[in-house]
Amino acid sequence: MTNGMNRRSTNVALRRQSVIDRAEALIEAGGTTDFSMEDLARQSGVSMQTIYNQFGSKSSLLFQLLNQTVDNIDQVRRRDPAKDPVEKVFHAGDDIVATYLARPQFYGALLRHLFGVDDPVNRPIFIRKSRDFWDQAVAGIFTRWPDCAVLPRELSEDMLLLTTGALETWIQHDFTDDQFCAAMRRGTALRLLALDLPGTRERLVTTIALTRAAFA
Amino acid sequence: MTNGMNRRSTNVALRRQSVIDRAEALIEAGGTTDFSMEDLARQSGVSMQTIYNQFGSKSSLLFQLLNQTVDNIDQVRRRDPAKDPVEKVFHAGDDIVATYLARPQFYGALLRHLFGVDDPVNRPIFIRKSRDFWDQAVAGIFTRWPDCAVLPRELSEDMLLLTTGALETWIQHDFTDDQFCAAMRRGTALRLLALDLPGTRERLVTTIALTRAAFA
DNA sequence: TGTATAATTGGAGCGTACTCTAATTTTGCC
DNA sequence: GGCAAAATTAGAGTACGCTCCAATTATACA
Repeated sequence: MTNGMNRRSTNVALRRQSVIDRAEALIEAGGTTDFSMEDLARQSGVSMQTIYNQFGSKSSLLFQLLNQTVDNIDQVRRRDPAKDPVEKVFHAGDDIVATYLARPQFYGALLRHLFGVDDPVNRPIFIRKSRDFWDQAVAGIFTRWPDCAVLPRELSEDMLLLTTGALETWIQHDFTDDQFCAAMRRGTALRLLALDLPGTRERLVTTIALTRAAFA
Repeated sequence: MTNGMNRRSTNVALRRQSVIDRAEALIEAGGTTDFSMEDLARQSGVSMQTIYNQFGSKSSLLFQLLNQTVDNIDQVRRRDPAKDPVEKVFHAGDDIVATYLARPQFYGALLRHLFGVDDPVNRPIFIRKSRDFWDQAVAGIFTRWPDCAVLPRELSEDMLLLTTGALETWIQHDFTDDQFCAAMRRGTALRLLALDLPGTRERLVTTIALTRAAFA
């Protein structure tokens, strides 16, 4: 019909969305991905086989959820009004943290799953998006200070490692929300300190000092 | 009897070790932790119940394997003859990487499993050991340069984040072995650069440059 | 040696993810 | 309307982690 979809594929899409919505609600409610597929099927109003026909596996279904929501961070990023490149890097990290902290139950459970699964199809998508995100976030630094001893890609890669480590630590409850945020800011400051950018040192040291409260 | 153990607890320990050894072999052989507990019991020559009596759960058993590893790295560390505190930090990272790369199938499978498990009992043990490891590894830096703008614990925590991120990236096959090693060295160099230690800058920049080959 | 206790055992059973198959319904098209 | 294809369904079945329980064995100690 409209949107190039006939009635059949429209119904398929409706059922699919119904499953996704219910799965999201179940994760949010339980703070875990340990819901049973039978429950999900019953609450979605479809049979279990339909879910498996559409998604292939529980793991794959959960990845769909993640991919559907991860793009939100990037959309927020594009609206960042900050002019200062150093500020931009901090904002990027803050945006990531804020996104996850807004729905800790949901993202915690999902990411705990993502980190534990060896998925050669879905995980690379997530990684590529994250890499692009940081490439863009640090680009301004090297426009302003082209003579850095460090390459853009090196800083970007290292920021990705920081994000991965902090996220993993947070979802495993080894960081409080505050510590998650502070660890990202401190890590960002440490990396920028390494670049020895003129006129930034004092400010970065202050930023690090400000993170100490979260770990007291 | 000897070692403060009577015959009963000696036999218990023997059975326990037998289970651990077989589990290790099963993971190494299959490159996954998806072995069945029934198989493990049969091959270990004990009943499934005995395994559960001793370890509580499959997840807990796997953590035992991992914690054994951290202790081993620590023992290697204590034999490090390096005098230079900067060198010591690099060595610490190298030791971690070398340990995991020596048995990629085994550690890959083990860590992939454990990064996805929410275990409030066993995981904190692993984290505490890792934290202690890095506390010790960076301590020399602050003995030599007491006036750092960064606290020992902050550097230590950030090194732990780097390790976690790089490890997670490696076990998900997003790093080759070389990239894993290079990412650790580069990350270490970046963090030490941030400290602005007298007489180290040029050497650290060189170290970073040397890691570029792995990402070419 | 006898007995209490600790450790182990086998077996039945639960809930789960996931698969297979055959029947049934829904839809597209003539 | 009628028919073929697509999608969905119910139901049985597999393998797994894990638990419970009663019976049995091994050990420590008197």
